[in-house]
Amino acid sequence: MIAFEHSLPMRLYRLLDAVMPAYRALFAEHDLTEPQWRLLRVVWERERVTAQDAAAATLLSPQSLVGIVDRLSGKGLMTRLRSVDDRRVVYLLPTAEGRALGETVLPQVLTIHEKTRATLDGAEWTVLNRLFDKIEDGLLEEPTDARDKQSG
Amino acid sequence: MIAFEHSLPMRLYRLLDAVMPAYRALFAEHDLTEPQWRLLRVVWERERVTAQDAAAATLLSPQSLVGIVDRLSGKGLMTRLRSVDDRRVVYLLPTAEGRALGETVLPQVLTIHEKTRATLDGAEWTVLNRLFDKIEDGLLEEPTDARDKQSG
DNA sequence: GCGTTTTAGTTCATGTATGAATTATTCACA
DNA sequence: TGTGAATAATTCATACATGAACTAAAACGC
Repeated sequence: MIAFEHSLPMRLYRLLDAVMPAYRALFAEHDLTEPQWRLLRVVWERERVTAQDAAAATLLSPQSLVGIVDRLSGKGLMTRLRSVDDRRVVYLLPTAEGRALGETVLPQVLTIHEKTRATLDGAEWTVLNRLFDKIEDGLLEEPTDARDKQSG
Repeated sequence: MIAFEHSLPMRLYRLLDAVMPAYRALFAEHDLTEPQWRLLRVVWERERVTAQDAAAATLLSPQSLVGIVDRLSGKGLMTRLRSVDDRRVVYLLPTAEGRALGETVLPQVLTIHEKTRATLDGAEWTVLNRLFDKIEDGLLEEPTDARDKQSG
């Protein structure tokens, strides 16, 4: 039997607790939360994404995205633009201020990435990523109800 | 530069998104959330824990614990007991109903653990855990003052 | 002994997360 | 050519996460 503390979920949460505070402290300096940064980054880098694509890229649910977009646009960092081709679709666009903030924060984020990265060598990161992929693939393979995957 | 999607936080979130739904579906059948289960399990297995120890064991913050205990005790699954030795301390105790629920749910949780476990072999889990430890240790070594590289 | 500092738990304000339901479009096709 | 199914975004209700502040009790310093 797997001890509670050593189950994969608990291990992942513990690792997140070790990794995330550094990011959160940085974002707080810029009056951002971590999900807000994730969204701002995607919108800033891609210049023109639909809400749906942004949700997928950030791993944020569409419901969460609504509030996050509200707050970011409230701060003047991004705007919504309703598509004219398909009026169901909403595009998210960075403002000049949003772009400026992205440019300011990104280097600091990369610094934290680097510190994290330095905890393992390249081969170890490769192994880690491969194991992650393997777990994800393994879990996808057995949902009992037949779901056909779309090509991609 | 590390691509956004390949940063450690995003990889961890993606893995959690793959792993957790199975647990959440199970807990929902028993009218529990995942944090509620974490707490119930710890309280049930240890029989007599302080709120503080429970928070540490579940990785839940003390603030979150308050509400979770409120809701679990509202459902009759556990109770608070103020210590007489040290009246600051609160013990968390399972009710008979809480114990019964623990006994019901645990085997099903272990089934999900096993499915997850089956995605990697034993050696791979060992490697994974070692890499997790290494990242955590590496991050702990420099939190305060970057100038003093020798302490640790 | 008594003020100061710690400590355990809690409250507060704000911001997600999640599942279910809704709204407004667009699409599929009989 | 309508009409029901599908889709994109949103709303709603509830629960948790986080940082800051607060309360009560205990330990500490002198």
